[in-house]
Amino acid sequence: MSKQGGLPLAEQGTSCCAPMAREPLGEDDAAELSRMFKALSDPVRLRLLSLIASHEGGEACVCELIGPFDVSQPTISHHLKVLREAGLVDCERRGTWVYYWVLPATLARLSALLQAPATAMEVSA
Amino acid sequence: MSKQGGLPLAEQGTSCCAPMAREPLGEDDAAELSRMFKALSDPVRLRLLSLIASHEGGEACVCELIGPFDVSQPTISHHLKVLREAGLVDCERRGTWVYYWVLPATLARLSALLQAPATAMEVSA
DNA sequence: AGCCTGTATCGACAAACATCGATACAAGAG
DNA sequence: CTCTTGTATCGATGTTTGTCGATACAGGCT
Repeated sequence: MSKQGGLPLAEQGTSCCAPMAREPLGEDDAAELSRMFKALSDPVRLRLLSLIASHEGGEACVCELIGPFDVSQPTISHHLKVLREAGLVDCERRGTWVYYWVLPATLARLSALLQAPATAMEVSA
Repeated sequence: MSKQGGLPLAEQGTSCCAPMAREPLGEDDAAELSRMFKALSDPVRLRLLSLIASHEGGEACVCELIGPFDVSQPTISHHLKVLREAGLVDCERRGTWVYYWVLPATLARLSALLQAPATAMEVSA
């Protein structure tokens, strides 16, 4: 688990939380952010993330995350690892089971970045 | 250009604009959204998008989008096509030049999806 | 200790992707 | 019409990615 070392990418998040319509992304920020979006670029991972995020208690056991999919258990495990290394989720072992939860700060950062430039639909004022 | 047919993916956007923490994504929504995030999963495309979004007038000529990168012109053209097919930008030819602009509705949809479940940092009330 | 169940890692393989140079297409200039 | 410049498409190539079965690791039982 990420407890014992190998700080995930997002934890070091330095700058860039403003909408990207404000100013162009630097190369470094773009590289880091693209790794997070890459983690979201697979339908299985997107569903995994939403399953975890919407699960009661804010966390889900891996054993509950395998049934909904048509892919093998190692594949689910791989996808969870990708999400974890992108800083989107974290996990902890409790006895026999491993629980995953969403890291809201990372989601919030990406969400803020995509804030669209104001158009007729947001600011209907 | 996307004017004359082949409706881009995002244009058909049916549902899913609520934060994914609310309820799990369906398979179809996940597939469609993952294609949009895939378009954001490359550092060059992310920088292209931010260059376009932050450009004065809200649009940028392709000729202004090549200089900032170390990759070839065909590669930039390819990335712009990916962004366009994901419904993130659209373009139009005006005389010799082609101009690209961001489609804010698509960005807004992704941004809303990533709205993090409320934590201490957003709702500090 | 030995077993059983839940989860992660490994190694392999096919499909998808980023990139390039060459080339085609579009449109204004001479 | 021909030349030149801006942009897109094509075909090839090396790399990355998603998936699997086999296997290793972790921890609770008996």
